[in-house]
Amino acid sequence: MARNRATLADVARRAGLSKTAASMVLNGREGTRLSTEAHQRVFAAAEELGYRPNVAARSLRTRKTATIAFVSDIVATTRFAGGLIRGALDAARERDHVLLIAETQGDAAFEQYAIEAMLDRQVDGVIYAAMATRRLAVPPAILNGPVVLLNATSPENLPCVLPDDERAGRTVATALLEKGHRDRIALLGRNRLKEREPGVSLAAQARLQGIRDTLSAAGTTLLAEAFCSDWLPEHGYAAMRSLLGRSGRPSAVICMNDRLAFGAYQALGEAGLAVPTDISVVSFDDDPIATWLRPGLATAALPHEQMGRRAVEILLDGRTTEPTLVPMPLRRRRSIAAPAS
Amino acid sequence: MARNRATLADVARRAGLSKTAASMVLNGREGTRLSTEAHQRVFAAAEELGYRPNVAARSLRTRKTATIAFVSDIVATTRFAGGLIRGALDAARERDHVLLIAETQGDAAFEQYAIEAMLDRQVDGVIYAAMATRRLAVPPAILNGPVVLLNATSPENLPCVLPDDERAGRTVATALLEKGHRDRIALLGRNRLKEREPGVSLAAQARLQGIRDTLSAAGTTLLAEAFCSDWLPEHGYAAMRSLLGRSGRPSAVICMNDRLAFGAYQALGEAGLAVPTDISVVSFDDDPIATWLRPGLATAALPHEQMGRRAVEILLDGRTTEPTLVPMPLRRRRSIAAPAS
DNA sequence: TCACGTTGCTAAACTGATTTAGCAGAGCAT
DNA sequence: ATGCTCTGCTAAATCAGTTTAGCAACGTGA
Repeated sequence: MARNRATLADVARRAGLSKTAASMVLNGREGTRLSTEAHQRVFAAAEELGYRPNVAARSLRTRKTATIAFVSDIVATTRFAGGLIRGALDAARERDHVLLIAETQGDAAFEQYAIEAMLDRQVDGVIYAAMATRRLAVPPAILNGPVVLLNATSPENLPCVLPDDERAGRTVATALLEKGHRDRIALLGRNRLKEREPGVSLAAQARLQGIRDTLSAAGTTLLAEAFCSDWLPEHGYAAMRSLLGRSGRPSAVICMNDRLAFGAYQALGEAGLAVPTDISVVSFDDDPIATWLRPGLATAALPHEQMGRRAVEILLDGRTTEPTLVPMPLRRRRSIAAPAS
Repeated sequence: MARNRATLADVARRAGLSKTAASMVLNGREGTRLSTEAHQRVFAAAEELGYRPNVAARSLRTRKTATIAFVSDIVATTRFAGGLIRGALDAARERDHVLLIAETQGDAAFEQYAIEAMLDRQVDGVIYAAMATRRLAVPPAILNGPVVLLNATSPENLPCVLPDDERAGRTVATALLEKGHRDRIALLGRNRLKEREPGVSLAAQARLQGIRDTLSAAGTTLLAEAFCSDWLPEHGYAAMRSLLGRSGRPSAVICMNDRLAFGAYQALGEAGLAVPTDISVVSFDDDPIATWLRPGLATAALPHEQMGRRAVEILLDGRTTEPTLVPMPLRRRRSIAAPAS
């Protein structure tokens, strides 16, 4: 790969100047007293030779590689991850950086290996990302340099980027209140483990909090709360069936994520109930299926691209110790309407 | 990042030997006549200092970085992409390599930039991936070194890795024939553009071919073929409705991908038809929704991880010019059954 | 006229590894 | 004693850049 590349020495020779001069000109150094003519000759030579600096050689001296490590637990390969990487990639490109990616697969040995592999390559910083928003333990090896946690927090109080789940809870509840729902709002997807263990999830607790605060500020409470052992469609399906089995059918259901909502749609369809005329549904995440469902599912979007972008910005531009909360905008789709009765 | 790292010189000093000796021992060079004792001293020193070689320095000399560029059009951020990256990452790790990733976003300027950024970092090879299986033009800059196309072919006959869509077509059709379907099999998702333009898709043509060959070998043909302007759920929904509107309802439908199948499920649900008792459905891709649908959707899986893995293997281990076709295994789920009548 | 500052540039050191060429000493045969 | 090979090791070059230190020529004021 990359044979026959012109070197700085080639450029200097062609320009009839020293390597020093060529280096300074090409790096746009201020305060060198090189003549305008020297500048022109160097630029011309570089152009003619198609000169591109060798990053390895440069970084050997400068200890900067313009490379960021993006290490994730298993985020890199899930449907939710795309946006994180895309946002990070975009922001990195704007700053002339590239991304080295690695996955730990939740395995300590892999993690150790991955991090060493990145550090060996002299990355300028590390973005440590989690698939589920949660609290985690950061491997000590990366604490020597700049780190930003993405979709995670840690006991060390490192700079981190998180979705604003609590506000999303408020947004979602408010959307229902605005349509006239009040005392017949049910919640689907309570889960003790996710709510109590920050190491498992931070979203569950925050979303619940936001929802409850908003309803209680409006002088009401949840009509019913269905528990789910996980947040997959099958659990949403079962939970929705159980909600429908109780007396007092809700006018609206808040699902803790879109996959649950998908399951809920299935149960509603089987029960012959129409969304949103019989029952409104609103949710969190903005998974691609949210647009595929009929009617489209209103949902508070996880701002993955924004988050990935912010992580790079914080890493390269500015240190912030307070957590950065990225808003989760509500995607208004046809699944919410005024209650029937 | 990576301050205070011990260098080879530190190791050599501590072992009381020269850098040359230390380098040779640590690289396990054969034929050096260094004593067993020298070996032990070097290993001990390296261990004690936590020595890790500086890849930039090494690659400056050896022109190998143990780094692979993974450049995609927009594959890195889609739901389908995860597996490609995961497989590549896995295979790379097994060979002590890491992945630099970049996205061209289908933009020639971005592509140029991304490729130069990778080449500047002296990558050992490039994997050039496409989101949709298709034929594409490879940017000349990467032709100087090893390249493998992933999910794509090119006029230059470069080594490439593709899913075996034609065989998948046969697999899918055979699955229906085996259940007893024969003269009432419909196809949903014909699309002239995808079938005719290799630059748009290679899958459509290949899948169609496999299906037709199999049915014709069984002495039958497709009962009906519904065209779709794209392969999204809404198109599947509309196409399924139009199929049901015709006289002679099919006993089974083959959908060109899972998103179409999802739309088809929606239309069937609305029409009060049950899968698979009234109508069997089978499809391609094995998108996550295939498991979420009720009943689960039988589908020929795009072997993303395998493909990513193979791409790295071919890049690093062996040159093959013939396209590598990776089988698409049928995920048997409850959406296919014997026809009702 | 000469010290001094400015201008325009360069030689050489340096980064951390690999690799080539070769040296010193021991053992052995002649 | 001399020449030879073998053993065990090292000095120095090299990769492609950046950076430090400083040189030569020229103008200027005293």
